[in-house]
Amino acid sequence: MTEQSAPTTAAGGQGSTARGEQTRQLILDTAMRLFRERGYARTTMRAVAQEAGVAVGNAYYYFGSKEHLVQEFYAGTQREHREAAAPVLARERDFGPRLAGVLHAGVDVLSPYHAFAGAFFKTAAEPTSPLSPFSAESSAPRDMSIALFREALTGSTVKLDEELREALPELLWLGYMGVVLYWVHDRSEGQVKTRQLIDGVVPLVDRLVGLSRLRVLRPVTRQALTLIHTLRH
Amino acid sequence: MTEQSAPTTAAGGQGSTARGEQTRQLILDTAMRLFRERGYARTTMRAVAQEAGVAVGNAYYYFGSKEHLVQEFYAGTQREHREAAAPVLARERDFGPRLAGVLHAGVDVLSPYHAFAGAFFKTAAEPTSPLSPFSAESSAPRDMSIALFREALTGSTVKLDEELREALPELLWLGYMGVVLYWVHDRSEGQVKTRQLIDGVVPLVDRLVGLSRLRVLRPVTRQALTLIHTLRH
DNA sequence: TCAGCGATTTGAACACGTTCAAGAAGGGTT
DNA sequence: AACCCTTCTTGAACGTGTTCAAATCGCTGA
Repeated sequence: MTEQSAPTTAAGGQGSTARGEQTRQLILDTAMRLFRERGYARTTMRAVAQEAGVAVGNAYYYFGSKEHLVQEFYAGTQREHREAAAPVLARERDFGPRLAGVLHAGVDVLSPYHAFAGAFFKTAAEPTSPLSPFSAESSAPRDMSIALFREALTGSTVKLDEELREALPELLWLGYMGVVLYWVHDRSEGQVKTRQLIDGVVPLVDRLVGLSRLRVLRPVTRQALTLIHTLRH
Repeated sequence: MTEQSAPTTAAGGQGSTARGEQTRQLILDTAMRLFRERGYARTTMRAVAQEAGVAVGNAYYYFGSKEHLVQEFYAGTQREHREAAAPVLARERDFGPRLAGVLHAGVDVLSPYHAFAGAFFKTAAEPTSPLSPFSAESSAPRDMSIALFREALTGSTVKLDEELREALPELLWLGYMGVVLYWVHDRSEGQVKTRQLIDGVVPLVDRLVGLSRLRVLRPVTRQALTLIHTLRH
């Protein structure tokens, strides 16, 4: 019994013991499979429980809500994204290809879930939800993702303003969120459009980053960086 | 809600007769009041019906779902936005102030609903939903909104490339969506941050639009416009 | 006046997410 | 073994959005 504490949010067991961990994985795998097969809305918690061979309440012992299952998915793709991007980051040295590689890797990883990704993004947009990629609770996976873009930048040969170098990773991540938003709405065959978006936008960004050191653009760059700094605090 | 939901019939009566129209308005007003007072999630359809003095099913006769009530709100703010922006557009001639005026007007109109705006944006992000601002069903209000930004541009004295002039309104609208997204997540007192964002970003945009005709930037501009054109079809 | 007919209204019923009090299972301590 | 305490599991019950067959309303033409 959880007579005390048990704050509304805190999902039950952390899964430290082997017993619990196993059940947790079973439920999660079942849910993911059903999400892929039937989509998010048509997958009921009762169905997940039944297919996993447990009681409904048991699913809620491990996952605070149906949406928490989605967050788990979010965290999972995070890891996969990192792995999928590794080869390109090891091979390429130019900023453009590195950035394109990371972006394409992100879409690659998400691909199998395009059908129900809408539900994913739905929770993502909710500001009060801890599942939002902007929320404090999501800072861990978000920081991991931002680190990926930082690596794409710092591992490259590109030259740029020190202050811009510092702010850029987060901006790139934000752009990535934009790409994902486009991808979610992308109805084209195999989401080719999103690929075109990436291939078209990367050279632009690359070019602009290079140009940012030009005398004409220097003030604009500074102004933008100041704004970002203002908004951050 | 994502994949299916079998729209059986579109939302019921169009409200052509006086009898129906009256009930429809009553339900809508009641819902809006409760949304403001209690927020979206805590406003049940039963409560709306009860406060309006009708049966639950009656509300569903006029509005296909709870979310359709939100769309009604969306359409309403559209009109208000237009009105709120009118004075500035009549007064100012410079592009910067005109754009700032439109953006501030948008936030002004939305202000009273900040508390439950999250729910609004939640449906907005759902790609399969007809309520999404990107969906075909929402094209009417979207086009109205884009027209507002077009007016901010064409009514100004700014000089720019013809092709850019054509594409810019939609881009500005997209930027406005970004501002709204920021606003939704804005936890600062009275959403001051959003105001700072607008006041900071407008001069930047203004500056960049002016710069876009420079020889160094011409190729970048062209490249960007080509990309947009590619993605549109 | 009144039968007919579409528009409107009703509220019980359904499906789903979620909660919770009651237990069962383990594992350690004596 | 007996006991206790934490972890885990159960399923009935609750509140909510939504549906639908039936009832009612209000007008039109005979």
